[in-house]
Amino acid sequence: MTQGRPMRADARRNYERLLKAAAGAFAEHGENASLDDIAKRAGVGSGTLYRHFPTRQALLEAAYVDRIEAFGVRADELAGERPPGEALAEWLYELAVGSLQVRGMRALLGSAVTEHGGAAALTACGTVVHGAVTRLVKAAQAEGTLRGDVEPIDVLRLTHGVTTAAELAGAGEREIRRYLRLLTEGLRAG
Amino acid sequence: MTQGRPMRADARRNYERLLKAAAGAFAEHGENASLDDIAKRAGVGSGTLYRHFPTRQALLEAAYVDRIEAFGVRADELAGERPPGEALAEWLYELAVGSLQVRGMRALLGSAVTEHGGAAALTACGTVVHGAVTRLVKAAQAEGTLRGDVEPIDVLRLTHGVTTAAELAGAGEREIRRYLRLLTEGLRAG
DNA sequence: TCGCGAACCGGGGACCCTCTCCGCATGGTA
DNA sequence: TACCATGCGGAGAGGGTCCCCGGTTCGCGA
Repeated sequence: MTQGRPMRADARRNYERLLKAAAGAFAEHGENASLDDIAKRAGVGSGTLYRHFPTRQALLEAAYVDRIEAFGVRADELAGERPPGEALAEWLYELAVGSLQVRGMRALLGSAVTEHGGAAALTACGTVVHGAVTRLVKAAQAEGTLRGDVEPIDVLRLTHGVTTAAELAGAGEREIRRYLRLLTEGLRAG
Repeated sequence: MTQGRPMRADARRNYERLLKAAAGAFAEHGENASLDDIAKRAGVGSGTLYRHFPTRQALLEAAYVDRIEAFGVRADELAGERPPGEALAEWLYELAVGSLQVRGMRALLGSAVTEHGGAAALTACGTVVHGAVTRLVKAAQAEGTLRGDVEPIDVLRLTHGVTTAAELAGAGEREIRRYLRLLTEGLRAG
């Protein structure tokens, strides 16, 4: 990716500052925090912000990349200590809770599982999350606790959808858990 | 509601024009169509628009109220010609497809099932849809095809969530059908 | 250590959107 | 016909996004 040349020292400094400012602003005002404001907080001009991060998405992703990677790690942790079906369920739950608690992250995850006109233009964060869910899903399917006719990305999208539903309900973690259980067990009686 | 006095002739004319212009603009540009542009299309000043419709939501709702009411009617039609479980499933499917095809309607339905700080500040459209789904859900539960521990609004929210998921998938009607089936049957194997 | 070109910075400005305000035009009534 | 409450319209304030370009700074090579 960013080979070419190893970024000039001032450029890197500003980059770091922007990330820190962005994380603060997004946490405080949600995904629609003012970008100009973020630039001001970081003590740089708005031009500098837009050079480093061409779109809001790009900045959002860069600001949360460490959290996203933590989810990747967490997936393997869970896979090591629980049976596959449970590991998947718990991971999805934690992902959903995280999506709601950390403002702006839900939008990020949403964009990570979006079909961009067919081209698999997966963002970096999309790659991590998609990798993690794929491992968990395959294991659960091999174990026989998860139906075989779903793709990992389906599971991710449906979880995102359920999170949306929970948010509409003015959600707490209890609502998320309930909706995820409904998704797992199905709405049908019996 | 709007008793007080029977709206002056010019006011009513502008109101109608705004509705027509709004329907066109929302269909064309999605729920974020420019309000100023809508006012221009309608040949009125922006002040007039904001007087009749204080918020974007209000305009969106007014523009789609007839479609929403059609869903209410459709619910009773389906209830008359199919067993309750099927009627509910088909209605949800049509609702989801409508949400995707008519741009802006998904946002509207979302807001219709949102918990507004506990106060049941249901919009007019929310009332219609909520009434329809309640009738269908109760019938299906009485029949025994729908699990008893879900509220009608849960079904609505989850459908909205699934629609969101389908949209992320670059959805067609096939994807919606698939995701709704997954929701009905559950992700668990068996 | 020094000089130089490339890389980067900053903030002003163009453009778009929302929403309000108030002088003015107009419809409905006596 | 004449009056005045009611509704109209569009300019403007405020806030946001994003680009552009003159000026500055870095760090490589000598």
